[in-house]
Amino acid sequence: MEKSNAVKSLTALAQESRLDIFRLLVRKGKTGMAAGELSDYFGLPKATMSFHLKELTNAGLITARRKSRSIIYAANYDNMNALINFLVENCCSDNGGKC
Amino acid sequence: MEKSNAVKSLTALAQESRLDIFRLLVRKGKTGMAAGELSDYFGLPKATMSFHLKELTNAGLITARRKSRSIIYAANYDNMNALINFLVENCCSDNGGKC
DNA sequence: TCTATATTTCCATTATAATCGAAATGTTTT
DNA sequence: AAAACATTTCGATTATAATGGAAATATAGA
Repeated sequence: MEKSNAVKSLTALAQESRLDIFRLLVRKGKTGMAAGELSDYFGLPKATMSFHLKELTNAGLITARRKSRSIIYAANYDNMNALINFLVENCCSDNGGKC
Repeated sequence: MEKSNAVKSLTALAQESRLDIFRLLVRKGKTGMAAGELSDYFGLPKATMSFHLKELTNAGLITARRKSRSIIYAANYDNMNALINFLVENCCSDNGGKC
């Protein structure tokens, strides 16, 4: 993962509502949830939810797919893992690998 | 890890200089690096570096210890791992554990 | 095609964060 | 106790992000 992408992802997660949304989608698996469902679930206005979903999508942390009238959002596990690997990369390598 | 702590940690990491600093300290292991060394290494003014180190410290991502005249900063691996676990907690549990 | 439904964009308002020179604080050495 | 060194705090400036109602866009079903 590139650094600019990592900063974008971390910025997306560094906000209480978006962290809640992401963690719920992480639990939900590939089934995901519709934008309106998420809006109802968290009691957030649709415009606010849409803004947050866009931030998470632009960061690559979640994906969007249309299903009939709804748009279903789901966690992007590959990018989530890439972000985590970026954070711990070369852990303690300058200390002889001893952590 | 509590959610408010997670948001604080992610906010701390969601900034290019601080992400660089943290990742360097992750590589350095418990030996760590002095504030002034970090300031020289990244070419940042001492006041700016101090501000960023405080943010990372308040978030619990790094620790500070005095060694003679210098203050040595080092990654807090326990809290780093706690943050990662918080992000992936109950992954896919609402989808029968299938990711 | 017309209506209902789902989501997004627009935009104005409000709130929060980053930057860094200069001054202040704390520590060691002579 | 004074000088030298290391880091932090102060404070003014500049930049970026969150919020949500109303209007716009897009799809589905009668």
